[in-house]
Amino acid sequence: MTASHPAPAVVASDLDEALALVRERGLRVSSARRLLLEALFAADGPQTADELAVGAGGTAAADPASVYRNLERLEAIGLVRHVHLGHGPGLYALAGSLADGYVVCDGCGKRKAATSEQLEHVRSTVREEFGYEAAFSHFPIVGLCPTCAKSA
Amino acid sequence: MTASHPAPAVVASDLDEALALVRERGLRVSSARRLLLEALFAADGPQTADELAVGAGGTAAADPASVYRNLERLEAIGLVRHVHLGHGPGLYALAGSLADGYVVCDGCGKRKAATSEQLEHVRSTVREEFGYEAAFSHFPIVGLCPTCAKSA
DNA sequence: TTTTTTGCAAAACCTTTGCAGTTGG
DNA sequence: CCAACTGCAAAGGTTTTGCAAAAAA
Repeated sequence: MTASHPAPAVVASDLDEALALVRERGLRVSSARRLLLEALFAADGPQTADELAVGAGGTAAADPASVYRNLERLEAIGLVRHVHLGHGPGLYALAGSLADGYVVCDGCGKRKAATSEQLEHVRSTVREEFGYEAAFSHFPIVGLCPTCAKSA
Repeated sequence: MTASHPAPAVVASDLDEALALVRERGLRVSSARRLLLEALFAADGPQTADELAVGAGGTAAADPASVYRNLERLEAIGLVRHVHLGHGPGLYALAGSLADGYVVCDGCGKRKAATSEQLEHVRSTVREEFGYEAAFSHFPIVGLCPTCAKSA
């Protein structure tokens, strides 16, 4: 899994829309899948597979294996994306709710979602310097926040 | 291990200098440590712990546990750094030999070391937009290379 | 001798895979 | 009914930890 850029993002504004999309792509609406999507809609920010397995209510919603398989399938149809904001497990979210990019402080761990406008400037600089179309949605911009930069 | 920005980089231009530094910091020069440093000096680009455990010659140089412990200690004194250039194991290198940053194509996986001058511009844009002192030495800049961008 | 470091073994952690049974359409 | 999907169990790959033996200073 060295290189696999994401499927085009698909935005579903509510559960029903998401389920319709699932069906439209030939996938079935199983209870595990529905619970996973509910957890994703309920989530505030990207979650680990483990957190999503527990679900919105406190009780285990599905087996981890199914959660991973479903996240993979939903990611393949563009409904879900995952990010790596540091060491530790990947974080999953609905593609439509995921920020365009993240900035993480290497000192205190604080993370912030970036706006598209902010990223636009960075992307354009990267384009000039490297000719690459940069995306900070999968790996964040890592650096020191103003506070931590002062201490260093 | 959510946030731990690297120790100030220390540059050792050869093995003896590195060993002197190890002693200076109160660490001992054990055979496992020496072999690890030899492997690091012999390496062309960042290596996995596994590759370093095998060492420059083909025969196992040290136990994986010792390799990880030593990488951690050498990283703590600034001699070694590690990067994550995608999914998969971390990659380790002498701090002095590690590029200031990397650019990785999300389409074809191609990776390139960036020059400090190139990064300077990106960093400065990040500074303006976010106030952060960005470092692309731990996580790369991910994007699509010109070729892959055309296909997309 | 004293403290660090090692190798081995075991476990932790995140994720994937195989399989037989269940379920959605 | 049939393909898709599930849970369980087991394994995979990377990294960490405990501990008694070995080695550096």
